[in-house]
Amino acid sequence: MTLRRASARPATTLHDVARQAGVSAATVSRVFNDASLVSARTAQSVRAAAEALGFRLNPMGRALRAGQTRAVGVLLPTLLHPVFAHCLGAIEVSARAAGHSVSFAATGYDPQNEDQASELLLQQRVDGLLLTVADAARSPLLEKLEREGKPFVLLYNQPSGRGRARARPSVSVDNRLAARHMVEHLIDCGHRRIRMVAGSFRQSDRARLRFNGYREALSQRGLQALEPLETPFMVGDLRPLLQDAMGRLDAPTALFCSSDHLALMAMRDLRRLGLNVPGDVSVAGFDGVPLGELVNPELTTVVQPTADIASIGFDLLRSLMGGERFAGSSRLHHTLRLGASVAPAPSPRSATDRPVRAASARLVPP
Amino acid sequence: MTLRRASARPATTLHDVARQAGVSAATVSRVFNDASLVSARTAQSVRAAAEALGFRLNPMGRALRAGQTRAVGVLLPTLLHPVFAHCLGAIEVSARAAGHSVSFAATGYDPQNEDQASELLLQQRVDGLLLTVADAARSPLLEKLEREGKPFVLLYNQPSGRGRARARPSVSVDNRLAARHMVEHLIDCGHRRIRMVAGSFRQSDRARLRFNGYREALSQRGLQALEPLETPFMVGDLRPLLQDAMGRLDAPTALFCSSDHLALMAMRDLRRLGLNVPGDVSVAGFDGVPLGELVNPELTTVVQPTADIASIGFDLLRSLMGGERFAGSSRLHHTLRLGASVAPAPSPRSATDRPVRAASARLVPP
DNA sequence: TTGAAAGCGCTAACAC
DNA sequence: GTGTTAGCGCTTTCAA
Repeated sequence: MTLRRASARPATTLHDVARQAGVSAATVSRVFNDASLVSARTAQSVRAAAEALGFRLNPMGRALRAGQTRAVGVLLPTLLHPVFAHCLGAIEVSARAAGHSVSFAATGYDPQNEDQASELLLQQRVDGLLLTVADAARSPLLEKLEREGKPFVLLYNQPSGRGRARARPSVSVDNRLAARHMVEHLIDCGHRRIRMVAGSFRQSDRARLRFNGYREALSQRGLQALEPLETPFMVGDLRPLLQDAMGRLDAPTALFCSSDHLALMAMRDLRRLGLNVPGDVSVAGFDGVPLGELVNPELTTVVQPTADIASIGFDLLRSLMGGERFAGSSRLHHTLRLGASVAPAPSPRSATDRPVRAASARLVPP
Repeated sequence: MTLRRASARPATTLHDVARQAGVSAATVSRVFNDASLVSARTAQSVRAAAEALGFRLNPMGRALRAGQTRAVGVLLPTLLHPVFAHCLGAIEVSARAAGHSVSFAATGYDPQNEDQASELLLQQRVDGLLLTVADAARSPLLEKLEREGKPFVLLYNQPSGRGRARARPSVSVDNRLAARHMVEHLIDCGHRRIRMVAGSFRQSDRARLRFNGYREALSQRGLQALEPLETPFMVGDLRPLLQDAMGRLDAPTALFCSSDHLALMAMRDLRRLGLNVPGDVSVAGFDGVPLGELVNPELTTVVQPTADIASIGFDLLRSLMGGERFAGSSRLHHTLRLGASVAPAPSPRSATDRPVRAASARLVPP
C-alpha cells in the first residue's frame, strides 16, 4: 500500500493571488475584507486572479492574525432528540449567512461532561457559544466562561435564581408559564389526577421549571400535585416507571411529559403495556417537534419556536461578540398544539362512568 | 452601551508555558505532540506549568505550521431527518475520540447546493470529508474533491456505474438487496399491488437503487412493478400524492417508502385521508430510525446500522487521510424490523372483496 | 535531550 | 490607494 499522501498540492495563498494580479498581499486582503479600501479596477483584477487560481481565504491565517475565528461553538445535550438537531440545523443556517462557521459538541445530558465538551470548543477558539446546560443556576461551565470573558447565549435554559446569574443572556420560552397553560388545558378537559413525567431534574432545569408550572396550575384550581415521575434522559424504556404509576387504583388520567421525546416514549410504552392513549390515559408533551404530528394519536404539546430560538440566539451572540455589554434576553412565546393524544377525562362522579366517557369524547382537531 | 470587548485577556500561549517551565517553546511543543522526545522530568514540569496557566494548544497555529487541521468535514442532506442527525452525532463521537474536530454543512437535499456547502468545508481546510451526495455517479463535487486530492468517504451512497467512480470509498448497505428483501416480505404477506413512495430520484441515488430492488422482487415473483410515486424531499404534505394513488380501483395494498421519514409522513397523511394503516394499506420504510418504534402502528422497516456507518466511515477516512491509497468500501448488513404497519393483504380472490374491505374501514380519529 | 530560527497564511499599523 | 513590515501561535529542521 502506497503511503504517499494523495496528490496534496499546496493550496493557493493570498500571495499567489497578489503575484498573479500584480499587486501586494495587503491589497488582496483588503479586497476580501473591505473592498471599499481598494479601487474598483484593482478589486476587479484581484477577484479575477483569485477566481482563476481557485483561491480560498484561509481562516486559520486570518484568525491567528486578527485574533478572532469567526466561529461559534454550539453545545447541546444530544442530537438524538430532534428538538436539538433542528436547533443546530437552524443555527448553522444563521451562521453561514453571517459568514461564521459552527463547531458542535454534545454533552449527552451529563453535567459532568459539560466541562470536557466545552473545552473542545474553547480550544477551537470559538468567538462565542450557544449552549444548553443541565442547570444554568449552578453551572461551573458558565462561571468559567464568564471568568474567561467568553461571550455566550443560553438556549432553552431560562436563567432564574438571584443575582448575576439571572442576568445572563438567554433565549427561551417561559417554561413555567407554558407548562401551566398545558396543565390548565388538561384540567379544562376534565382531568383531575394529572401526573408529570419528567427528565431527571438534575439533568434539566427546564424540567424543574415545568414542574413548577404544573404545580401552580393544579394548586390554583384546588387540585393536588402528585410526585413527578423522574427518569434519566437517554433511557430507552419507560415501562417499569409507567407500570408502577398506572397500576394503582388512583392512577392518573393524564400524563404531562417534560419533553416530546418522553411523551412519545410514554405513548409507546403505555401501548406496550396494553393501555390506550387517550382512551385509558391522555398524554401531553413539550417541545413541539414536527414528529409529534406524525404519531398516532397526534401529540398534544407545547410548541417552542425552535427556529426562532436558534436565529435570535445567534443574533444575540453576534452582538455580544461585537462588544455589546449585555444584549438582553428573549422570552419567546409558546403555543399549544392540540392533538388527539389528549381526550376529555372520564367523569369523576363514579367509577362506573368509565365506559360512558368514550361516547362523550370531544374530538380535538389535529 | 459600552463597546469594549468583554475582558478578553489574551490566551496563554506555548511561549508562556515555556517561560513558566523554564524551557524553550520547542520543548513544550514536543511534550504535546510526542512526549517521548522529551525527558520524563521535563515533560512533567511542562505539564504542570500548562495546567497552572490553563493552557490550550491553539489548533490554528498548529494547523498553519503543520499543514493539516485535524478536522473532518461532514456534508449531509439535512438534520431534519433523524437518520442524518444520528449519523452526525455518531461521527462526532468517533472524531472526538481521535482528537479530531468536525465541521458540518447541510445541502438541504439540493444538488445545486452541494458545491456551495462543500466550499465552506474546504475553506476550513478540513483534512477529509464524510458525505452523502444526491447522486454519486454524476457528482461534480466528488470530481472536484478528486481533482484536489482531498480524501473523502461516501456515507449511504453506494457507488455504482462503471470505472473510477465505482471504486470510491464508501460505507452503506446494499440498497438494492435490502429493498428487495423488504418487498419480498410484503409479497410473502400476500400483497400483490405494491407501490413505491420515493424521494425524488434526482435528489437521491439511494431511492433509485431501492426502486431497482423493488422491481427485482416483483418481477422475480411474476408481479407487475408500478410507477413509483416520486416526491421531493422536504415537502410537508403527501396527501395530494396519496389521494390520487389510493383513490383508484386498483389502489395498492402496500406502500414501500424509500425512507422512514417518508413512511411516517405517509402514515400520517393516509390517516388524515381517513385510511387505516395497516387495515386499508400496509406501509414499510427504510432507515430504521428509533422513531419508527415510537409511532403507532410501529413501523416495519429496513434497518441501516447508522452508528456503524458513521464509525467505520470515520475510520476509513482516517486511513485515507493517513495516506493510504484506497482504503476500500464497506457494504454493511441491513436487517428487517417488523412492526404492525404491515399486515397480511386482503384475500386477492375476487375483486368484489374490495368494497367490503372499504366498508369495514375503521375511521381513525383525527 | 534541548534550543534557535524560520515560516505556515494572513491582517493591521504605518508609510508613501 | 497601495506597499512594506511585523507578527499572530505553532512545528520543524538543524545544530548543539
